[in-house]
Amino acid sequence: MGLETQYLPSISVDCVIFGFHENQLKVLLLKFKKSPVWALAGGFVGFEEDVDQAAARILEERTGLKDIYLEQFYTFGDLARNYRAVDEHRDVNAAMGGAVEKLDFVDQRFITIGYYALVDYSKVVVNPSGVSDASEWMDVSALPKLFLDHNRIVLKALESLRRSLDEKLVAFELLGDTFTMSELQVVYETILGKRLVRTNFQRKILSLDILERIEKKYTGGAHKAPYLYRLKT
Amino acid sequence: MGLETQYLPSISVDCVIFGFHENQLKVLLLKFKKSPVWALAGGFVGFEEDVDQAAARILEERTGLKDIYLEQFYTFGDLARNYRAVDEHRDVNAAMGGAVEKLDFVDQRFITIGYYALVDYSKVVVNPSGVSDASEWMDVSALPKLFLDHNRIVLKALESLRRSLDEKLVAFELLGDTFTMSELQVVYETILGKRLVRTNFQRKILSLDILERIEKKYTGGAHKAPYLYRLKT
DNA sequence: CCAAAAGTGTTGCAACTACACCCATGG
DNA sequence: CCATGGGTGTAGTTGCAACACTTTTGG
Repeated sequence: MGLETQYLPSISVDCVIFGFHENQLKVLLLKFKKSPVWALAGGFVGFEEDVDQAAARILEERTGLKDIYLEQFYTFGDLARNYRAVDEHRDVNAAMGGAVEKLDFVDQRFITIGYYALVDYSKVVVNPSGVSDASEWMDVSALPKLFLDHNRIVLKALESLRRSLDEKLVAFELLGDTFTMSELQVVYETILGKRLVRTNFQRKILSLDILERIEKKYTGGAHKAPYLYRLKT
Repeated sequence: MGLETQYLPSISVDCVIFGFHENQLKVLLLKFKKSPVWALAGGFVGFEEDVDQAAARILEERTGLKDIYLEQFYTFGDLARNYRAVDEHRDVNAAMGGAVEKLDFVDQRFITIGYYALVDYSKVVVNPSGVSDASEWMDVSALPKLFLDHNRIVLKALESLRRSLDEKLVAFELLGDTFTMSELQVVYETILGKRLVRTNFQRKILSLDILERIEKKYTGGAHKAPYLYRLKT
């Protein structure tokens, strides 16, 4: 069965999957089969599927995670953004065609709806799925040239994330169930792109009254162990 | 020639056209032929057309205005939003079918990309075009039940507008070239939904250093005439 | 003891709120 | 004169930034 019988034509969904690891904000990227180009986790919208559902499904297919924080941030509809326009077209088409019968589903102009996801890096077990043969977490500030206009999509996602950082208290989604205060601070600093004063940051976060301090402390290295926090129930 | 040969399938664009008149924030609505239902100015995306271009074209077709402030704010992709799902389906299909040969272009599920436009109410000369036979400015706070999920779309547009009111200094787009300070204040108050203190508002706006006071004063009614302002060049 | 972690106190700045008050002007 | 428009002054508040200082604790 070809893609054109399952999915809406001309519309795709791309997920910018953010994770946090080793004090760096990462994006999960996939590589198409037989192509050197990295791309965002993308997919199509089923005929009987909400767009939000489609985004969640695509995310689950790639990361194995359910119930993830997902937010639609922009829809990219430039005429230029079609698979024919790029050098890699033949590779992509071949990769997708390898998995399905119809070759020309992707051979058209696409409008893509951008979502960003915030995931707990440590919980992700990457599943390359049918159209890609590799996946990798890359530092947001050091991305290679990505497929099509995916670099621009990442930038726009980061902008949206930055704007809603305080408003929606979204940083916690990037951390595990428990975390230290300085881990949280580094997340804020990385997304905002600037240093914050520790004492003021702690005061501000604690004054929100949404965190609970766990009795068990982090048993890392030498010296005093930091406290662990978790979101209040 | 049917719509399906000119436009991308399954995708539409809806414009929430805001105007300001008699101290009220208005939305321009259209009525489909042979139907009692009011709807947003909508249209489709040409095969060789950016989505932004399509939105600008649709806006021009309905208002006759070019170079208008337009901003994409959200894409609505719920499965439920299809023309079949509503009582008015037959009317709409008939209205659209009246203008074109193919009847079943609109007989499918649509994903719509929402834009809002800010226009100078006084400059709009409404052009009902082929699919609608009436148009009307309606007060945002007193809309009837609109076509499909258009009420929700208006609400979401208003939210976005509210958020970017200070950030992007967007209120001026709703006024003519010249305006009084209290007119501007009423625009702010209406969009934000709350009263503002006159003196503080004036100080804030003037301190932005983007307004120029015109020598000619407004020659309206009795008492002292208010000054007119315009955006600095 | 030392170094890292956690927390308190304080000072100053900037922005905003809410008013009181004054000046200008057209009729 | 008075009603409306336009503007200044100021006191209180809040949030934030910067920094000094204390306390806790694991090795």
